[in-house]
Amino acid sequence: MTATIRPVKGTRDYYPEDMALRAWLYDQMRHVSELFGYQEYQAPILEPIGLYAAKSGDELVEKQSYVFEDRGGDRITLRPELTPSLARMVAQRQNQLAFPLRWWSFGPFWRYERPQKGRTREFFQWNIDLIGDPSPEAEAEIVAIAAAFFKQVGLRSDEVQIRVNDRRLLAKELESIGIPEQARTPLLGLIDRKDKLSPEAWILQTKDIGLANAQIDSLNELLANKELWRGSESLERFFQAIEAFGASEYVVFEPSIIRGLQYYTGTVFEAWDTAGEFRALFGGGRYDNLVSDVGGKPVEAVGFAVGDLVITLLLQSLGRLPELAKSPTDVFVTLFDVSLRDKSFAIMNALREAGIRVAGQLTSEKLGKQFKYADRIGAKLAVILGPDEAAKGKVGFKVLATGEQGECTESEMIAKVRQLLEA
RNA sequence: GUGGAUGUAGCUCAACCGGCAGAGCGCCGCACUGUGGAUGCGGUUGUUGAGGGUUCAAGUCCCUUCAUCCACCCCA
Repeated sequence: MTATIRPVKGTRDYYPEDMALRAWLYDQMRHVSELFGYQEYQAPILEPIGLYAAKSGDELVEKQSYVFEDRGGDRITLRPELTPSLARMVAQRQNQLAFPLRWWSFGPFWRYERPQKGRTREFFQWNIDLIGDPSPEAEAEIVAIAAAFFKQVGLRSDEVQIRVNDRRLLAKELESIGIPEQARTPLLGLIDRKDKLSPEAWILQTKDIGLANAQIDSLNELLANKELWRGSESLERFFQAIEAFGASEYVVFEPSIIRGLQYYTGTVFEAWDTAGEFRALFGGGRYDNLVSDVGGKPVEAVGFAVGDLVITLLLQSLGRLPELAKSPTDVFVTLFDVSLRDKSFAIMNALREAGIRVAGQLTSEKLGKQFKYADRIGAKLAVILGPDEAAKGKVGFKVLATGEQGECTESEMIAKVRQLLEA
Protein backbone atom coordinates (compact mmCIF):
# COMPACT_ATOMS: atom_id res chain seq x y z
CA MET A 1 0.00 0.00 0.00
CA THR A 2 2.82 2.36 0.79
CA ALA A 3 4.16 1.63 -2.66
CA THR A 4 1.12 2.96 -4.52
CA ILE A 5 1.39 6.50 -5.77
CA ARG A 6 -1.15 8.67 -4.04
CA PRO A 7 -3.83 10.45 -6.01
CA VAL A 8 -3.54 14.24 -6.17
CA LYS A 9 -5.02 15.87 -3.09
CA GLY A 10 -8.68 16.72 -3.48
CA THR A 11 -9.27 14.54 -6.50
CA ARG A 12 -11.71 11.70 -6.47
CA ASP A 13 -11.56 8.32 -8.17
CA TYR A 14 -14.83 7.42 -9.81
CA TYR A 15 -15.00 3.64 -9.68
CA PRO A 16 -17.60 2.18 -12.05
CA GLU A 17 -20.43 2.40 -9.53
CA ASP A 18 -19.55 6.04 -8.78
CA MET A 19 -19.24 6.75 -12.47
CA ALA A 20 -22.65 5.18 -13.12
CA LEU A 21 -24.14 7.59 -10.62
CA ARG A 22 -22.39 10.61 -12.11
CA ALA A 23 -23.50 9.54 -15.56
CA TRP A 24 -27.03 9.22 -14.27
CA LEU A 25 -26.89 12.77 -12.91
CA TYR A 26 -25.50 13.98 -16.22
CA ASP A 27 -28.46 12.28 -17.94
CA GLN A 28 -30.93 14.06 -15.67
CA MET A 29 -29.21 17.39 -16.37
CA ARG A 30 -29.31 16.75 -20.09
CA HIS A 31 -32.94 15.75 -19.94
CA VAL A 32 -34.03 18.88 -18.08
CA SER A 33 -31.83 21.16 -20.19
CA GLU A 34 -33.34 19.77 -23.36
CA LEU A 35 -36.88 19.98 -21.97
CA PHE A 36 -36.33 23.72 -21.98
CA GLY A 37 -34.68 23.71 -25.40
CA TYR A 38 -31.10 24.34 -24.25
CA GLN A 39 -28.09 23.28 -26.36
CA GLU A 40 -25.01 21.60 -24.97
CA TYR A 41 -21.54 23.13 -25.48
CA GLN A 42 -18.03 22.63 -24.13
CA ALA A 43 -15.27 25.10 -23.31
CA PRO A 44 -11.60 24.26 -22.79
CA ILE A 45 -10.47 23.07 -19.41
CA LEU A 46 -7.30 25.16 -19.74
CA GLU A 47 -7.65 28.92 -19.97
CA PRO A 48 -5.26 31.87 -19.81
CA ILE A 49 -5.14 33.37 -16.33
CA GLY A 50 -6.13 36.72 -17.79
CA LEU A 51 -9.61 35.49 -18.56
CA TYR A 52 -10.41 35.47 -14.85
CA ALA A 53 -8.56 38.61 -13.89
CA ALA A 54 -11.46 40.76 -15.04
CA LYS A 55 -14.37 39.87 -12.91
CA SER A 56 -14.28 36.81 -10.67
CA GLY A 57 -13.70 37.29 -6.97
CA ASP A 58 -10.12 38.31 -6.20
CA GLU A 59 -9.58 35.41 -3.82
CA LEU A 60 -10.83 32.96 -6.41
CA VAL A 61 -8.20 34.01 -8.91
CA GLU A 62 -5.27 34.77 -6.64
CA LYS A 63 -5.47 32.02 -4.09
CA GLN A 64 -7.81 29.33 -5.31
CA SER A 65 -6.89 28.78 -8.92
CA TYR A 66 -4.47 26.22 -10.24
CA VAL A 67 -1.99 28.30 -12.21
CA PHE A 68 1.16 27.10 -13.93
CA GLU A 69 3.46 27.99 -16.76
CA ASP A 70 3.31 25.91 -19.90
CA ARG A 71 6.43 25.09 -21.94
CA GLY A 72 6.06 28.28 -23.88
CA GLY A 73 6.04 30.36 -20.72
CA ASP A 74 2.32 31.25 -20.83
CA ARG A 75 0.39 31.41 -17.58
CA ILE A 76 -2.32 28.76 -17.76
CA THR A 77 -5.22 28.13 -15.41
CA LEU A 78 -7.22 24.99 -14.79
CA ARG A 79 -10.63 26.58 -15.06
CA PRO A 80 -12.15 27.37 -11.66
CA GLU A 81 -15.54 28.22 -13.18
CA LEU A 82 -17.20 28.30 -16.56
CA THR A 83 -18.85 31.67 -16.88
CA PRO A 84 -15.83 33.65 -18.14
CA SER A 85 -15.22 31.00 -20.82
CA LEU A 86 -18.83 31.25 -21.85
CA ALA A 87 -18.59 35.02 -22.00
CA ARG A 88 -15.57 34.71 -24.29
CA MET A 89 -17.25 32.20 -26.58
CA VAL A 90 -20.23 34.52 -26.91
CA ALA A 91 -18.07 37.58 -27.51
CA GLN A 92 -16.10 35.82 -30.24
CA ARG A 93 -19.18 35.04 -32.34
CA GLN A 94 -21.50 37.71 -31.17
CA ASN A 95 -22.64 38.66 -34.65
CA GLN A 96 -23.53 35.21 -35.85
CA LEU A 97 -25.33 33.67 -32.88
CA ALA A 98 -29.11 33.47 -32.56
CA PHE A 99 -30.00 35.34 -29.39
CA PRO A 100 -31.21 34.64 -26.84
CA LEU A 101 -28.79 31.76 -26.41
CA ARG A 102 -29.95 28.80 -24.37
CA TRP A 103 -26.79 26.87 -23.55
CA TRP A 104 -25.71 24.27 -21.01
CA SER A 105 -22.56 22.37 -20.18
CA PHE A 106 -21.26 19.73 -17.76
CA GLY A 107 -17.64 19.08 -16.91
CA PRO A 108 -14.72 19.24 -14.49
CA PHE A 109 -13.43 22.30 -12.64
CA TRP A 110 -10.56 22.87 -10.24
CA ARG A 111 -10.14 24.96 -7.21
CA TYR A 112 -7.08 24.94 -4.99
CA GLU A 113 -8.38 24.82 -1.45
CA ARG A 114 -8.69 22.53 1.53
CA PRO A 115 -11.07 19.67 0.74
CA GLN A 116 -13.94 19.12 3.14
CA LYS A 117 -17.44 17.76 3.25
CA GLY A 118 -19.14 18.29 -0.10
CA ARG A 119 -16.09 19.96 -1.59
CA THR A 120 -13.10 18.60 -3.48
CA ARG A 121 -10.38 20.27 -5.53
CA GLU A 122 -11.57 18.66 -8.71
CA PHE A 123 -15.33 18.72 -9.05
CA PHE A 124 -17.99 18.43 -11.73
CA GLN A 125 -20.53 21.05 -12.47
CA TRP A 126 -23.60 21.65 -14.56
CA ASN A 127 -23.84 25.18 -15.94
CA ILE A 128 -26.90 26.53 -17.68
CA ASP A 129 -27.32 30.05 -19.03
CA LEU A 130 -29.80 32.21 -20.89
CA ILE A 131 -27.96 34.94 -22.75
CA GLY A 132 -29.39 37.99 -24.41
CA ASP A 133 -32.62 38.50 -22.52
CA PRO A 134 -32.74 41.21 -19.81
CA SER A 135 -36.23 40.40 -18.54
CA PRO A 136 -37.29 39.10 -15.13
CA GLU A 137 -39.03 36.36 -17.09
CA ALA A 138 -35.63 35.14 -18.28
CA GLU A 139 -34.56 34.86 -14.64
CA ALA A 140 -37.77 33.00 -13.91
CA GLU A 141 -37.07 30.53 -16.72
CA ILE A 142 -33.64 29.75 -15.30
CA VAL A 143 -34.99 29.26 -11.79
CA ALA A 144 -37.83 27.13 -13.20
CA ILE A 145 -35.19 24.90 -14.79
CA ALA A 146 -33.58 24.45 -11.39
CA ALA A 147 -36.96 23.52 -9.92
CA ALA A 148 -37.60 21.10 -12.79
CA PHE A 149 -34.25 19.47 -12.08
CA PHE A 150 -35.15 18.93 -8.44
CA LYS A 151 -38.40 17.31 -9.51
CA GLN A 152 -36.55 15.20 -12.03
CA VAL A 153 -34.17 13.72 -9.45
CA GLY A 154 -36.96 13.22 -6.94
CA LEU A 155 -36.24 16.04 -4.48
CA ARG A 156 -39.42 17.53 -3.06
CA SER A 157 -40.13 21.14 -2.22
CA ASP A 158 -40.08 20.36 1.49
CA GLU A 159 -36.54 19.03 1.06
CA VAL A 160 -34.95 21.71 -1.10
CA GLN A 161 -35.65 25.38 -1.58
CA ILE A 162 -34.50 28.01 -4.02
CA ARG A 163 -33.94 31.34 -2.34
CA VAL A 164 -34.07 34.43 -4.50
CA ASN A 165 -33.04 38.03 -4.00
CA ASP A 166 -32.14 41.07 -6.11
CA ARG A 167 -28.97 42.95 -5.35
CA ARG A 168 -30.43 46.11 -6.82
CA LEU A 169 -33.38 45.96 -4.43
CA LEU A 170 -31.10 45.50 -1.45
CA ALA A 171 -28.78 48.31 -2.54
CA LYS A 172 -31.75 50.65 -2.81
CA GLU A 173 -33.04 49.64 0.62
CA LEU A 174 -29.63 50.10 2.23
CA GLU A 175 -29.44 53.56 0.74
CA SER A 176 -32.86 54.40 2.11
CA ILE A 177 -31.81 53.59 5.66
CA GLY A 178 -28.85 55.87 5.25
CA ILE A 179 -25.98 53.45 4.85
CA PRO A 180 -23.10 55.32 3.20
CA GLU A 181 -21.85 54.08 -0.14
CA GLN A 182 -18.42 52.94 1.10
CA ALA A 183 -20.02 50.75 3.79
CA ARG A 184 -22.37 48.95 1.43
CA THR A 185 -19.93 46.49 -0.17
CA PRO A 186 -18.50 45.12 3.09
CA LEU A 187 -22.00 45.10 4.52
CA LEU A 188 -23.30 42.99 1.64
CA GLY A 189 -20.54 40.47 2.35
CA LEU A 190 -21.57 40.43 5.97
CA ILE A 191 -25.25 39.95 5.15
CA ASP A 192 -24.29 36.98 2.97
CA ARG A 193 -22.69 35.35 6.04
CA LYS A 194 -25.39 36.36 8.50
CA ASP A 195 -26.82 32.90 9.10
CA LYS A 196 -23.36 31.64 10.05
CA LEU A 197 -22.93 34.29 12.72
CA SER A 198 -24.32 34.37 16.23
CA PRO A 199 -26.70 37.29 16.89
CA GLU A 200 -23.99 38.91 19.06
CA ALA A 201 -21.30 38.54 16.41
CA TRP A 202 -23.68 39.92 13.83
CA ILE A 203 -24.32 43.09 15.85
CA LEU A 204 -20.63 43.44 16.65
CA GLN A 205 -19.56 43.17 13.04
CA THR A 206 -22.23 45.51 11.72
CA LYS A 207 -20.98 48.06 14.25
CA ASP A 208 -17.43 47.53 13.04
CA ILE A 209 -18.56 48.58 9.59
CA GLY A 210 -19.88 51.74 11.14
CA LEU A 211 -23.62 51.22 11.49
CA ALA A 212 -25.52 53.04 14.21
CA ASN A 213 -27.89 51.13 16.48
CA ALA A 214 -30.94 52.53 14.71
CA GLN A 215 -29.52 51.43 11.38
CA ILE A 216 -28.89 47.92 12.67
CA ASP A 217 -32.50 47.73 13.79
CA SER A 218 -33.71 48.91 10.39
CA LEU A 219 -31.43 46.42 8.71
CA ASN A 220 -32.66 43.52 10.82
CA GLU A 221 -36.22 44.51 10.05
CA LEU A 222 -35.37 44.68 6.37
CA LEU A 223 -33.78 41.24 6.32
CA ALA A 224 -36.71 39.70 8.16
CA ASN A 225 -39.23 41.13 5.71
CA LYS A 226 -40.17 38.33 3.33
CA GLU A 227 -42.58 40.66 1.55
CA LEU A 228 -39.91 43.15 0.62
CA TRP A 229 -40.02 42.03 -3.01
CA ARG A 230 -43.52 43.40 -3.44
CA GLY A 231 -42.02 46.82 -3.80
CA SER A 232 -39.99 45.78 -6.83
CA GLU A 233 -41.52 45.62 -10.29
CA SER A 234 -38.97 43.13 -11.58
CA LEU A 235 -39.41 40.74 -8.65
CA GLU A 236 -43.19 40.99 -8.97
CA ARG A 237 -42.87 39.92 -12.60
CA PHE A 238 -40.35 37.26 -11.66
CA PHE A 239 -42.65 35.61 -9.12
CA GLN A 240 -45.63 35.86 -11.43
CA ALA A 241 -43.71 33.96 -14.11
CA ILE A 242 -42.45 31.42 -11.57
CA GLU A 243 -46.06 30.77 -10.64
CA ALA A 244 -47.09 30.31 -14.27
CA PHE A 245 -44.13 27.98 -14.90
CA GLY A 246 -45.38 25.80 -12.05
CA ALA A 247 -42.22 26.26 -9.97
CA SER A 248 -43.49 28.40 -7.10
CA GLU A 249 -43.54 25.64 -4.48
CA TYR A 250 -39.73 25.49 -4.73
CA VAL A 251 -39.04 29.23 -4.77
CA VAL A 252 -38.96 31.73 -1.92
CA PHE A 253 -37.80 35.33 -1.53
CA GLU A 254 -34.87 35.72 0.86
CA PRO A 255 -33.38 39.19 1.32
CA SER A 256 -30.10 37.94 2.81
CA ILE A 257 -29.03 36.07 -0.33
CA ILE A 258 -26.15 38.04 -1.86
CA ARG A 259 -23.56 35.60 -3.29
CA GLY A 260 -19.85 36.16 -3.24
CA LEU A 261 -19.07 36.62 -6.87
CA GLN A 262 -18.53 40.20 -7.86
CA TYR A 263 -19.96 39.83 -11.33
CA TYR A 264 -23.58 39.40 -10.37
CA THR A 265 -25.51 42.53 -11.22
CA GLY A 266 -29.12 41.89 -10.23
CA THR A 267 -31.11 38.86 -9.32
CA VAL A 268 -29.22 36.23 -7.34
CA PHE A 269 -30.35 32.86 -6.06
CA GLU A 270 -29.16 29.82 -4.19
CA ALA A 271 -30.67 26.43 -3.52
CA TRP A 272 -30.36 24.77 -0.12
CA ASP A 273 -31.54 21.60 1.50
CA THR A 274 -34.22 22.71 3.93
CA ALA A 275 -32.67 20.69 6.77
CA GLY A 276 -29.56 22.89 6.44
CA GLU A 277 -27.25 19.91 6.59
CA PHE A 278 -25.25 20.70 3.47
CA ARG A 279 -23.68 23.64 1.73
CA ALA A 280 -25.50 25.37 -1.12
CA LEU A 281 -26.68 22.98 -3.81
CA PHE A 282 -26.31 25.57 -6.50
CA GLY A 283 -25.94 29.28 -7.00
CA GLY A 284 -26.55 31.69 -9.79
CA GLY A 285 -27.90 35.01 -10.89
CA ARG A 286 -27.85 37.75 -13.43
CA TYR A 287 -24.53 38.98 -14.76
CA ASP A 288 -25.09 41.60 -17.42
CA ASN A 289 -21.54 42.94 -17.73
CA LEU A 290 -19.50 39.84 -18.25
CA VAL A 291 -19.55 39.61 -22.02
CA SER A 292 -18.49 43.24 -22.38
CA ASP A 293 -15.77 42.64 -19.80
CA VAL A 294 -14.09 40.16 -22.12
CA GLY A 295 -14.33 42.48 -25.09
CA GLY A 296 -17.80 41.92 -26.53
CA LYS A 297 -20.75 44.21 -26.90
CA PRO A 298 -22.86 44.31 -23.75
CA VAL A 299 -25.23 41.35 -23.45
CA GLU A 300 -27.55 40.47 -20.62
CA ALA A 301 -27.14 37.02 -19.12
CA VAL A 302 -28.55 34.88 -16.34
CA GLY A 303 -27.55 31.40 -15.27
CA PHE A 304 -26.55 29.04 -12.51
CA ALA A 305 -24.11 26.26 -11.69
CA VAL A 306 -24.62 22.99 -9.78
CA GLY A 307 -21.93 20.69 -8.46
CA ASP A 308 -22.48 16.95 -8.66
CA LEU A 309 -21.15 16.25 -5.20
CA VAL A 310 -23.56 18.00 -2.85
CA ILE A 311 -26.57 16.82 -4.86
CA THR A 312 -25.25 13.28 -4.57
CA LEU A 313 -24.70 13.60 -0.82
CA LEU A 314 -28.19 14.98 -0.36
CA LEU A 315 -29.84 12.24 -2.42
CA GLN A 316 -27.83 9.70 -0.49
CA SER A 317 -28.81 11.03 2.91
CA LEU A 318 -32.46 10.98 1.88
CA GLY A 319 -32.12 7.45 0.55
CA ARG A 320 -33.12 8.73 -2.86
CA LEU A 321 -30.25 7.45 -4.97
CA PRO A 322 -31.41 5.48 -8.00
CA GLU A 323 -30.74 1.78 -8.29
CA LEU A 324 -28.34 1.48 -11.17
CA ALA A 325 -27.29 -1.64 -13.01
CA LYS A 326 -23.97 -3.03 -11.79
CA SER A 327 -22.71 -3.45 -15.31
CA PRO A 328 -24.20 -3.24 -18.77
CA THR A 329 -24.09 -7.02 -19.15
CA ASP A 330 -27.33 -8.68 -20.23
CA VAL A 331 -25.92 -12.12 -20.89
CA PHE A 332 -22.89 -14.02 -19.66
CA VAL A 333 -21.74 -16.83 -21.95
CA THR A 334 -19.89 -19.60 -20.12
CA LEU A 335 -17.01 -21.62 -21.52
CA PHE A 336 -17.01 -25.35 -20.83
CA ASP A 337 -13.54 -26.23 -22.02
CA VAL A 338 -11.02 -25.48 -24.72
CA SER A 339 -12.66 -27.86 -27.21
CA LEU A 340 -15.82 -25.72 -27.15
CA ARG A 341 -14.06 -22.38 -27.03
CA ASP A 342 -14.55 -21.31 -30.62
CA LYS A 343 -18.17 -22.33 -30.52
CA SER A 344 -18.78 -20.34 -27.33
CA PHE A 345 -17.06 -17.34 -28.84
CA ALA A 346 -19.26 -17.65 -31.93
CA ILE A 347 -22.32 -17.59 -29.68
CA MET A 348 -21.08 -14.40 -28.02
CA ASN A 349 -20.58 -12.90 -31.43
CA ALA A 350 -24.04 -13.90 -32.67
CA LEU A 351 -25.70 -12.35 -29.61
CA ARG A 352 -23.69 -9.14 -29.97
CA GLU A 353 -24.58 -8.84 -33.63
CA ALA A 354 -28.20 -9.03 -32.52
CA GLY A 355 -27.51 -6.02 -30.28
CA ILE A 356 -27.46 -7.92 -26.99
CA ARG A 357 -24.83 -6.92 -24.45
CA VAL A 358 -22.63 -9.89 -23.76
CA ALA A 359 -19.66 -10.64 -21.55
CA GLY A 360 -18.14 -14.07 -21.81
CA GLN A 361 -15.65 -16.45 -20.28
CA LEU A 362 -12.38 -16.38 -22.22
CA THR A 363 -10.29 -19.05 -20.51
CA SER A 364 -11.12 -22.41 -18.92
CA GLU A 365 -12.47 -22.17 -15.41
CA LYS A 366 -14.77 -24.20 -13.20
CA LEU A 367 -18.38 -23.59 -14.11
CA GLY A 368 -19.20 -22.69 -10.53
CA LYS A 369 -16.80 -19.78 -10.66
CA GLN A 370 -18.21 -18.68 -13.97
CA PHE A 371 -21.73 -18.54 -12.56
CA LYS A 372 -20.51 -16.71 -9.52
CA TYR A 373 -18.81 -14.15 -11.71
CA ALA A 374 -21.93 -13.79 -13.88
CA ASP A 375 -23.93 -13.14 -10.74
CA ARG A 376 -21.48 -10.63 -9.32
CA ILE A 377 -21.36 -8.49 -12.42
CA GLY A 378 -25.15 -8.43 -12.50
CA ALA A 379 -25.80 -10.37 -15.72
CA LYS A 380 -29.45 -11.29 -16.07
CA LEU A 381 -28.90 -14.46 -18.05
CA ALA A 382 -26.25 -17.12 -18.44
CA VAL A 383 -25.86 -19.09 -21.64
CA ILE A 384 -24.31 -22.55 -21.32
CA LEU A 385 -22.70 -24.58 -24.05
CA GLY A 386 -21.38 -27.91 -22.78
CA PRO A 387 -20.81 -31.25 -24.53
CA ASP A 388 -24.41 -32.35 -23.90
CA GLU A 389 -25.90 -29.30 -25.53
CA ALA A 390 -23.36 -29.28 -28.33
CA ALA A 391 -24.17 -32.91 -29.18
CA LYS A 392 -27.82 -31.99 -29.61
CA GLY A 393 -27.15 -28.76 -31.48
CA LYS A 394 -28.65 -26.80 -28.60
CA VAL A 395 -27.61 -24.21 -26.03
CA GLY A 396 -28.62 -24.03 -22.39
CA PHE A 397 -29.71 -20.89 -20.60
CA LYS A 398 -30.31 -19.93 -16.99
CA VAL A 399 -32.11 -16.94 -15.52
CA LEU A 400 -29.79 -15.94 -12.71
CA ALA A 401 -32.36 -14.23 -10.53
CA THR A 402 -34.73 -17.21 -10.39
CA GLY A 403 -32.51 -20.16 -11.22
CA GLU A 404 -34.89 -21.14 -13.99
CA GLN A 405 -33.09 -23.21 -16.60
CA GLY A 406 -33.79 -24.56 -20.07
CA GLU A 407 -32.53 -25.35 -23.55
CA CYS A 408 -33.22 -24.22 -27.04
CA THR A 409 -31.78 -24.82 -30.48
CA GLU A 410 -29.04 -22.52 -31.71
CA SER A 411 -31.34 -20.99 -34.26
CA GLU A 412 -33.91 -20.16 -31.59
CA MET A 413 -31.32 -18.71 -29.24
CA ILE A 414 -31.55 -15.04 -30.07
CA ALA A 415 -35.33 -14.95 -29.94
CA LYS A 416 -35.29 -16.90 -26.68
CA VAL A 417 -32.70 -14.61 -25.07
CA ARG A 418 -34.65 -11.54 -26.12
CA GLN A 419 -37.81 -12.99 -24.66
CA LEU A 420 -36.14 -13.80 -21.33
CA LEU A 421 -34.52 -10.37 -21.09
CA GLU A 422 -37.83 -8.65 -21.54
CA ALA A 423 -39.57 -10.74 -18.90
C1' G B 1 -3.85 30.31 5.09
C1' U B 2 -6.06 29.20 10.65
C1' G B 3 -7.95 25.66 14.28
C1' G B 4 -9.48 20.64 15.82
C1' A B 5 -9.88 15.24 15.27
C1' U B 6 -8.26 10.63 13.28
C1' G B 7 -4.58 7.06 11.00
C1' U B 8 -4.63 -0.86 13.16
C1' A B 9 -6.27 -6.78 7.65
C1' G B 10 -9.26 -5.46 1.04
C1' C B 11 -13.62 -2.72 4.03
C1' U B 12 -15.92 -1.24 8.98
C1' C B 13 -13.78 -1.12 13.54
C1' A B 14 -11.89 -3.47 18.69
C1' A B 15 -7.42 -4.03 21.82
C1' C B 16 -8.18 -1.90 30.14
C1' C B 17 -2.95 1.44 33.63
C1' G B 18 2.50 0.39 28.44
C1' G B 19 2.39 -6.49 28.73
C1' C B 20 1.23 -12.60 23.10
C1' A B 21 -2.29 -7.57 17.35
C1' G B 22 -8.24 -9.25 17.32
C1' A B 23 -13.62 -9.42 15.46
C1' G B 24 -17.37 -8.82 11.75
C1' C B 25 -17.83 -8.40 6.63
C1' G B 26 -15.18 -9.70 2.26
C1' C B 27 -11.90 -13.09 -0.15
C1' C B 28 -10.09 -18.35 -1.02
C1' G B 29 -11.04 -23.68 -0.40
C1' C B 30 -14.25 -27.83 0.74
C1' A B 31 -19.27 -30.16 1.38
C1' C B 32 -21.03 -29.62 -4.35
C1' U B 33 -14.95 -32.01 -10.49
C1' G B 34 -21.79 -29.46 -15.53
C1' U B 35 -24.31 -24.45 -12.08
C1' G B 36 -24.02 -18.62 -8.76
C1' G B 37 -26.93 -16.14 -4.81
C1' A B 38 -28.68 -19.61 0.98
C1' U B 39 -26.15 -22.84 4.90
C1' G B 40 -22.11 -25.40 7.40
C1' C B 41 -16.90 -26.33 8.05
C1' G B 42 -11.84 -24.92 7.19
C1' G B 43 -8.26 -21.23 5.64
C1' U B 44 -5.93 -16.46 4.20
C1' U B 45 -5.18 -11.41 5.23
C1' G B 46 -0.65 -6.80 9.11
C1' U B 47 6.31 -2.67 8.31
C1' U B 48 -0.48 -0.83 13.65
C1' G B 49 0.69 5.70 7.85
C1' A B 50 6.27 6.90 7.96
C1' G B 51 10.80 8.31 10.83
C1' G B 52 13.01 8.98 15.49
C1' G B 53 12.87 8.95 21.08
C1' U B 54 11.61 7.03 26.29
C1' U B 55 11.21 1.88 28.31
C1' C B 56 12.92 -4.73 30.25
C1' A B 57 8.63 -4.08 26.94
C1' A B 58 5.21 0.85 22.55
C1' G B 59 -0.79 0.04 18.45
C1' U B 60 -0.82 2.61 23.36
C1' C B 61 3.66 7.73 26.04
C1' C B 62 6.95 11.95 23.67
C1' C B 63 8.94 14.52 19.18
C1' U B 64 8.99 15.05 13.82
C1' U B 65 6.62 14.14 9.27
C1' C B 66 2.90 12.56 5.82
C1' A B 67 -2.14 11.57 4.81
C1' U B 68 -7.34 11.76 5.61
C1' C B 69 -11.65 13.96 7.83
C1' C B 70 -14.24 18.23 10.20
C1' A B 71 -14.78 23.45 10.94
C1' C B 72 -13.09 28.48 9.68
C1' C B 73 -11.71 31.42 5.27
C1' C B 74 -13.91 31.27 0.46
C1' C B 75 -17.52 29.53 -2.76
C1' A B 76 -17.76 29.40 -9.55
